[in-house]
Amino acid sequence: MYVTLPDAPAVSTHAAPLPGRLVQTTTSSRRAETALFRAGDAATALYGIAAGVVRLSRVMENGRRQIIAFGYPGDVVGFPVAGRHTCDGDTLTPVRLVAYPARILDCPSLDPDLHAYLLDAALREIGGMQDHFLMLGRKSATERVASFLSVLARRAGRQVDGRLTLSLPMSRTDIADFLGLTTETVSRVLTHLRQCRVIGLETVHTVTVDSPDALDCIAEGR
Amino acid sequence: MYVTLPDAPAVSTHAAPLPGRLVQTTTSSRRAETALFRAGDAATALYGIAAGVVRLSRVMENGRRQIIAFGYPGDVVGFPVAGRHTCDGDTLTPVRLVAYPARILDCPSLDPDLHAYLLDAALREIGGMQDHFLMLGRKSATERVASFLSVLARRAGRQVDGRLTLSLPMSRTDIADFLGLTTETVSRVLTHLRQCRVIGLETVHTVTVDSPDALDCIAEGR
DNA sequence: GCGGCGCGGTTACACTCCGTTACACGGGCG
DNA sequence: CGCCCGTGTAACGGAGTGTAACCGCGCCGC
Repeated sequence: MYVTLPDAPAVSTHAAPLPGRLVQTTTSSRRAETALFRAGDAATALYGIAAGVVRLSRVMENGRRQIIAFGYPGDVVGFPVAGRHTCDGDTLTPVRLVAYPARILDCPSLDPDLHAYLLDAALREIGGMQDHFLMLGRKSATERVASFLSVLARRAGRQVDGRLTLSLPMSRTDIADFLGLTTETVSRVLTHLRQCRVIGLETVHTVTVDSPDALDCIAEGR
Repeated sequence: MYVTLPDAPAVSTHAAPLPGRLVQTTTSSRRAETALFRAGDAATALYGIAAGVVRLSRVMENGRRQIIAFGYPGDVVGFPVAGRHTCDGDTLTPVRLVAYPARILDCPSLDPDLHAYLLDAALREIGGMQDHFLMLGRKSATERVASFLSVLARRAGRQVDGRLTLSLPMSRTDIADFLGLTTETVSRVLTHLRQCRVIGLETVHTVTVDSPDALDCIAEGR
């Protein structure tokens, strides 16, 4: 079985969209990965992310894996279909989550505002997935990596020493499985972007975006 | 501008999930394609499909196109984000639609049951898109075409003369843009599947599934 | 504290699958 | 009747993969 969140109550179960209660999934820096739910599980709750990063993924019988999305603060993850989770959810960093009981989905009268909030979150999820479709279906390896970095920069970029800096809590394998590539290709493209002075690789998990405009151009295939 | 549905009132605007009012988009057999909405449009309504097939697609600035989904009866299409459509919607066949005013999304109190129904439809959409992700990211050309036919067979297959028969209202280009392939590859794979006696090609737009089990095996990469 | 080990990441190279290009065919509409 | 669009077939080339070797870093045991 997978680890439940320690320090009960693990997750705040509350109606207000945000904020929730602090949940420290793992204090150790290494392997902060913790399972939130598995595909096929009966869904008891869905989770608003207040802090941290969550990975949503699916695996085929033959082991091939596709990462559906990386959940960042403001996202809601764990939407069930017919009461069951359709993908795996794992934390990549320590997180703060707000758990919404799944039954709210069926009973809007319990909390109409929350219901509308969740619907809105679902619609935003659908919109984001559509971009991901274009990426997987119609973009080259370089364009995919550039798109990934560009979106992440907008979403979670920070100015450090006057440079747009990006933390990549996920492994190269995670990135590859998100983009429909292999780790080797991800590596190659990253080094290529570095050689072109578009990005800088501070550490394995830290990237600086030195030329955001160029990155966007590459991402859009221009 | 794109064609609005003829024979006003074009679409039934009603609360009840289904059924709606008959809408004949085009009577001529050729080019039954009619635009429902375009990406970026302010969303006035979303549409439940009672009959017919709707194509949802997005195009990049450089012209590359990705088909997000084919909407079949029971689906709801046109979910907006921030009040705007995020993809193009076109009918591929004459359709019967139920139009739900977009403002219902923001005001659950107007019709709580409908609100819950739309949320549920959105969740099913998310679930379906996840399968599509696996297809685009992690399946070979053959597996993609097989998956496509397998899903369609389950969804819209009919028994004709004791054979599982499938109508393909979309063009080869549409299929290619849905699967992230080219028309040539789609053609190649279809003829290959025919040579393997897995499917039969009655007409260009009619396929028989002669060996459903084999099709599923190919689709799952086994 | 130090050295060995193992894992994740990077690099190099040959191959393969699929996109590109080109052409042939057929049916519908003008 | 001829044009044109959609489709099918074939040959070729290239982007990305698979395989394998190498590297660097953190962890563990000694």
